[in-house]
Amino acid sequence: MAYWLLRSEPDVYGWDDLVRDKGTEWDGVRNYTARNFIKEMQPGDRAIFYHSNKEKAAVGVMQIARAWRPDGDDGKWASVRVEPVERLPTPVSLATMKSDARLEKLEVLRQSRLSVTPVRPEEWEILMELGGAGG
DNA sequence: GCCAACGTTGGC
DNA sequence: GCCAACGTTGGC
Repeated sequence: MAYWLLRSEPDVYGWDDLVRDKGTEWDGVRNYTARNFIKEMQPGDRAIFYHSNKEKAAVGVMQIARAWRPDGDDGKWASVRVEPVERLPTPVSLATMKSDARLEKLEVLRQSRLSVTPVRPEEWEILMELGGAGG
């Protein structure tokens, strides 16, 4: 199983929206690097939901519910379905991530503009620990 | 409000 | 194919 981090502006689509909808199609990604990660996702993979802008914190855990499918008419883009698993009891702020030496190599910190980034298993464990999540 | 990062575009 | 200019995005 692989781990990911997906970023969204909470004003546009946030964790509460995802819970209300019981899942959503994560579409509209128009960056090739991010697209390539989406195509690697498999059902059962886990992903952190990260709120950008004002909040700047990881707020929940999702699962990938279905492998990618084409997004748009030109065949260039891809989307996956994601579903909520659990809200993080303690949101993990960007500042917390940056200040934790164990997360030094976390991809979203290195490539801050990428909206879809992979998370290493050991980094996932740390993020779950910081967030007070069950697993 | 500004700046850094970086992807895209267009002229050559 | 190169690269400068420009636009977008997110964080500070």
